Amino acid sequence: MTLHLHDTLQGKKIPFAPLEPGKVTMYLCGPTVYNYAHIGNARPAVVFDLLARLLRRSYALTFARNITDVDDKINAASIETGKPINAITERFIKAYNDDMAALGVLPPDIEPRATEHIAEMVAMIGLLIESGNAYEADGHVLFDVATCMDYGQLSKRDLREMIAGARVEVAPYKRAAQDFVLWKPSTPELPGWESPWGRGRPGWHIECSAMAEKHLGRTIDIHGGGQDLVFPHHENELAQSTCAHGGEPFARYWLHNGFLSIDSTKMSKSLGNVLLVHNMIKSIPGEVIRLALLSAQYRQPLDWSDDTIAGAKRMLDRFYGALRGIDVPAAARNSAVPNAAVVAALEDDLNTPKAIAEMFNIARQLNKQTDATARARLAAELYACGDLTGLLSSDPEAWFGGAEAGDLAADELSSADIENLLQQRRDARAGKDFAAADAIRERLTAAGISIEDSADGTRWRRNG
RNA sequence: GGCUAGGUGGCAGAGUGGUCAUGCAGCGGCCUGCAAAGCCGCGUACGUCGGUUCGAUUCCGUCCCUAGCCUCCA
Repeated sequence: MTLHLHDTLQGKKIPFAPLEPGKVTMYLCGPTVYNYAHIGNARPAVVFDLLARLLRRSYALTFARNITDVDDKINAASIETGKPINAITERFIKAYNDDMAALGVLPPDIEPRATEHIAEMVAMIGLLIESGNAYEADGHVLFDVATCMDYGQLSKRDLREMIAGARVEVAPYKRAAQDFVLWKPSTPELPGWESPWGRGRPGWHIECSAMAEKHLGRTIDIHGGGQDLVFPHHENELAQSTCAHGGEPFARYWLHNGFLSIDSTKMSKSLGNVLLVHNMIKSIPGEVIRLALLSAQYRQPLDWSDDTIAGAKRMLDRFYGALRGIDVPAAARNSAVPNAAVVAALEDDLNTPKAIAEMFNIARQLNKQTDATARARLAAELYACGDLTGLLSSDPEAWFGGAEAGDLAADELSSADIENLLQQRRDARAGKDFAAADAIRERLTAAGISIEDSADGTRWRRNG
């Protein structure tokens, strides 16, 4: 099975082959840094991190994920809070990277910032004016959509219908309603850069086009983002880059992840249901969030609820339960390769539910297997699948041990307390005093500790 | 209204023209002092109405419903 990906432009799943053999370039639209990332922002980060991990198995990947650090939302946040713009952007860039790291997202190869690519944007805008695809008007530079014959191809939109259906008041300097801004003037208090069209700042779409070209070349292999970016952001990027490059293809595969809803409703500030990763990771293990995000195929809509989190937690309990108590030699772990069925599932347009199901098949074999060597081999294989998917990076004992001394709540038992009680229970059982043994177990249960007796002794886990 | 995705068992969620998804929950059994964990087994699931077919949840069409986009948005 070779890698197949669903391309938004063609509207179907197609075999993947890079432009240059052995090398892949991928660009993902990253965050606009004016606030903490919410769970919906995390989905593309996790999905494309998974794709990056998969691609690196077979290719030399160059993965760029940009940071939009010049934007009117950032300007608004600066005015609202009275803090300088770079204080806001620096703070949320760090928060974004910390939050994504907690979800097992590896850093991209390149993390270009818009403010460091103004010259490239100005140059590209200049080319578009020269080629007749853009015009200057009233301090603005606008992309002339009518000059782009294929406009609408990505979002499957008919230009005539867009014109007819224009619902927004058209700015007077625009030739046509659908024309979009490449450059706009800045008042003295707003961030701005000198340009042939006066002091101003770039439009959102041109940022990605310029950064993608600078770091990945005129034609990139994979361009990703959330489904809502298809129009207008990616449609506009496609138009700009293609026109600026004399018709050379911009992105060879367009990938878009589906939307995430919260309790079946759209996440929005007005509803007060925006879940920030920054807050979630205080009480939910990052792996749980990551697995929950991967529990549906990336193009499908995903409804997020407490059940989603609880379900992912139970799944990880099962994996770690199977791996618990198995000594996997470092050499075996390092040389293990992921299960072929898991890889095949991921290569089928990142079919993560199927891949996870295959990992459960390994876990079941592991639970059934009694031979220590075979168990170590299966465990190593499962860990390798975890490395590929960005899961199972914890030590199983630590996973079930949960919070330790430092962050124990007042009513929680420490590991030493638990071991002490278990020793008492062991003595009671040895003396056939099952009433006393059960009383200890009930006490532990009340404290959120469940215990498992086995031939090798008693192990315990923290619930919830 | 237009465009694009979907509608699968109690829940989540893959997949397929005619034997199995998987996980959680449930039921029965094994194991256990009893549990837990684990293992084995069980549930006539594929929105509607038609069509193609020996046979459709899977292909085609109708209709109904849902979501996203069409305006900042992952």
